[in-house]
Amino acid sequence: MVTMSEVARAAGVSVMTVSNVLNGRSNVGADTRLRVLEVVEELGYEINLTARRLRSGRTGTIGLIVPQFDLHYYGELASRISEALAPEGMHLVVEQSGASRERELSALSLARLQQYDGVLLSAVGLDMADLERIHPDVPIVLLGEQAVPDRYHRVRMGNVVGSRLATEHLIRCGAHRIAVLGGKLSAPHPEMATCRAQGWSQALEQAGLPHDPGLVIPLTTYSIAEARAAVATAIDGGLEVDGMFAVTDEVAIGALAGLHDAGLRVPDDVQLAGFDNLGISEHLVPGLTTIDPGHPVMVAEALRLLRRQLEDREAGPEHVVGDVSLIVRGTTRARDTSSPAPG
Amino acid sequence: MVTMSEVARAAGVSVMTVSNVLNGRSNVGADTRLRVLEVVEELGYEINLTARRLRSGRTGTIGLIVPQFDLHYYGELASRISEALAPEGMHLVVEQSGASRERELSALSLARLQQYDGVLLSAVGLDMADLERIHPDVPIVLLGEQAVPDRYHRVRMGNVVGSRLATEHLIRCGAHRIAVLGGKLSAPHPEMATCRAQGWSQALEQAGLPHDPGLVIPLTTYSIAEARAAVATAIDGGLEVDGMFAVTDEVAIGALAGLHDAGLRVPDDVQLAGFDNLGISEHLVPGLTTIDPGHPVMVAEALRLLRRQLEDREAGPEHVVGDVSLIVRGTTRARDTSSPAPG
DNA sequence: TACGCAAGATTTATCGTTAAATCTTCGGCA
DNA sequence: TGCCGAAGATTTAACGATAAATCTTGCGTA
Repeated sequence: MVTMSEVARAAGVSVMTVSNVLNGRSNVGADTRLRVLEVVEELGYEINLTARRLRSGRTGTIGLIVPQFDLHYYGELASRISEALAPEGMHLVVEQSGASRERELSALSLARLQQYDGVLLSAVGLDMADLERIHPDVPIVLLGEQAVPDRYHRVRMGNVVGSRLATEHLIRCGAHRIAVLGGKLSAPHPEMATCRAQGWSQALEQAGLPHDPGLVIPLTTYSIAEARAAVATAIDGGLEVDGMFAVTDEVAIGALAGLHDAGLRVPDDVQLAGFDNLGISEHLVPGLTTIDPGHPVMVAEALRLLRRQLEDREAGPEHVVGDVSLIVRGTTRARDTSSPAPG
Repeated sequence: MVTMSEVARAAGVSVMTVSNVLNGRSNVGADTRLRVLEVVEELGYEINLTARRLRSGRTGTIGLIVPQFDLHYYGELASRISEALAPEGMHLVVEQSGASRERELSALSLARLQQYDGVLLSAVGLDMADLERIHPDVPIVLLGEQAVPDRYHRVRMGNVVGSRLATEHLIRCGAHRIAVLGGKLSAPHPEMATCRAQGWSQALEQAGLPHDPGLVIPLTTYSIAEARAAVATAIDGGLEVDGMFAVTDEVAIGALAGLHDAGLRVPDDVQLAGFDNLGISEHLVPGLTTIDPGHPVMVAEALRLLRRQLEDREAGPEHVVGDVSLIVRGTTRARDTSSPAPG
């Protein structure tokens, strides 16, 4: 492997001059710079990022830690972030934590964090106490809904508002008994499932509709397969609904299949709404009515918070909540085109 | 940040002894080992992976480079590989190349490759000449279908066989005019789209059915949205078919939507088969008939090839082709339950 | 003439770890 | 008694880069 000192020797200059050239520093003469660049080209030299990092601390790499690569939401998130970083010359590497507390902790170990200039963490397994204990010396931005200590920078969606919007829409479209798929009524700390169930229950309450625990279909992995089975089981078990709010689009896809399994038609027998507005949701048959969480804005905000910390390690923590909007498609009946949509 | 020498000082031993303890080397006394571990715990010391890598060359990290995080195939691939590596104590980081030649080249730069002990590359933008030019000093396994120089280790699917299986099944189920969505009849070098179109045309030819260029619906990004639009446009333009082989499940999802847009029912008017057996394919309505490429085996093989290179840098290149199998679901008519399926 | 200063280049000292060689002990055995 | 070898620990010298300080010129100006 070619090193900087070999380049230096071949160009007849010092190692430091090569370093100066490659880092675009101004204290090099034009002819020297040219000669160094020629030699670099000729020998096929490339910088050793490991050595640079050890000495300078900078890596040009941002880490993104997600629970599962194969949940579509995270794939889309990773893709968006990667594209947003590319023009800045930084690049993104993504790790999967498997949604387990141990592996999230391991991903957050100093050893692993050191590898990055900054980290975006989409945590689901860690609790408040874990996060309280950790004092990373790398800029971190948390993405997601779980409760976190104040000192963390954080971006999250308007979960309660969005869920209420979705549920209100189901109600306006004529649904009276609306289940929440993947909802959770209580938990030690707020998380995605509780926030979204909260919006659901607010909407029902306001409309004077029932929101009894029997309407909550709990999930644990939020996979399509789990959601499908849970819906089919619930219907088989006698659950009667004419509307369903799925806490994510991923589980809404499972719900579509599960309702079909149970012989129910969407939207004729049961209307359905999701949350996340995945890329695929538009292309389901029928198209999925859902909540758009404003992905581009959330990504931009997350990166802004990260950059702010990179520039100023003492930057005070910010807490950003994204704007949500309702996207109406075929899984709900177009009953209320006359009345203006709120939000 | 706590360093090894601080631990050493606090424990009253040399830095090397701390290193020996942490790396489980046997030349440390039991009591010394215990004392060092206590101090490590007490100070919250964690190893600096950057320094270790610089000195020893080992990182414990495998890199996976994929074109797009948000194509479901790659999300599933990344997830499987990550899970397969976890028990070995290695971990996976994933990078997105954006399917562009430049960014694939940049991801393959020495500088970036050095960061990993080994790399799995799912390349689509690079051509034979690019790969010929590159001489990485890190073990690499190529995943995918493009032509590659012999010296690379490589795992790919049984594209031609699988596509023929899928098309034959469409024929057995009564389809006579079968389009190939995302197919490509010729290209400078073999790639996914040409291999899969080849299986399609073989099946048609053998059955004495037409496989004229008019039945080829080309795609460039292989996204759901592109596929949907292409199908709708083709049908609007007068294409009449009773069967469609989509080169990936992802584009099959788009086809389902596009056919629906055009007022055609699946499988009643047009039967549809895909390729990849994505997790979601089973849960579409109707379920997608597709080719299963044996993901677990492919992942295991890819990692075996990587390990082989890690253990022996001179290991001769291997070229593994996965076994495929037909998965019959609702997008094809169950016409031929009597006749045994081949393969 | 002499001084100061900027530009261009080099020297020195690390960053935190590990490979390899070296140094102590001390028990066993001739 | 004296020598050998194993076990346990230390010393030395890097890995490849960069920050900071230092060293040359050469030119403008007093």
